[in-house]
Amino acid sequence: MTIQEAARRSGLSAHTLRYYERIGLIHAVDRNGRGHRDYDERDLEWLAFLTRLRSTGMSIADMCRYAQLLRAGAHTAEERRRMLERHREKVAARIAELTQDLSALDYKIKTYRETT
Amino acid sequence: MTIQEAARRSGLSAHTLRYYERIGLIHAVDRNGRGHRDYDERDLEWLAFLTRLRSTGMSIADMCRYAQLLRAGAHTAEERRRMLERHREKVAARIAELTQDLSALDYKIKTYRETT
DNA sequence: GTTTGACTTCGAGCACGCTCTAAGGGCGAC
DNA sequence: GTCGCCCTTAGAGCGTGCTCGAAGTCAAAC
Repeated sequence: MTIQEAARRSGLSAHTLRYYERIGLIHAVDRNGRGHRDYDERDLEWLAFLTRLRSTGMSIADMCRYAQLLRAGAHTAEERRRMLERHREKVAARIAELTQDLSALDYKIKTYRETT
Repeated sequence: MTIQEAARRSGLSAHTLRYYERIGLIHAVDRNGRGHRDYDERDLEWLAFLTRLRSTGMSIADMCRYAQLLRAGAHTAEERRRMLERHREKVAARIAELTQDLSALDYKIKTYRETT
């Protein structure tokens, strides 16, 4: 599929897709006869995974590291798993922090409701 | 108290405290005889509140807007409350999103555990 | 055959939120 | 008095993650 189609389906812009490829976050996507990028379903799955890592706050640098390990082969599976586990803990901690902040916010809003 | 002490107690750097003052996020802090900033407890409370807004992802621009409203007086209380309520919804949505991402991550980690 | 439009690469530019530097002032310790 | 240190202001610089622009290619539409 074309870069526009991949952009539409991944929710990323075509600019961003090219950028991700440039920095090695996605492998060199197949090119068709014209030299245009030709994405397939597996590319989209990988993009969806990346998007989830991004949305949970993983840095581009760490995602690149993960992508490198993946390309390096099966012997890096354990290190990848450890990366994900460490990241998982960060996400859990972030949720806990936000949950605390949310109740502080609720408290503050309540005082506004009472005084106005 | 000195800027260093305020930095230590707020968890922000002295650079950041000056920056916040410059952009109007905190009012012009009192100066002592030497022209040095002299923070008081209310300044610290305000910084703690700002820090909480920041940590929940409110932009500096929105925090400035809130600070402006606060300085404008009691008649802006309702608008401030509405700002906080809108922000509250964003935070709640973010927690929901992260919670979903967390289980996706857990699922991925589980597949790693099973295949290695 | 030329216009349109989507694609290519590569590098510059931008928004955000700091973070640091330069240049200078003032005070205490020696 | 001079060294050291912390403060001041104003403005430049930086890291991150895009986002955009320039210059050029190619194929289909008219």
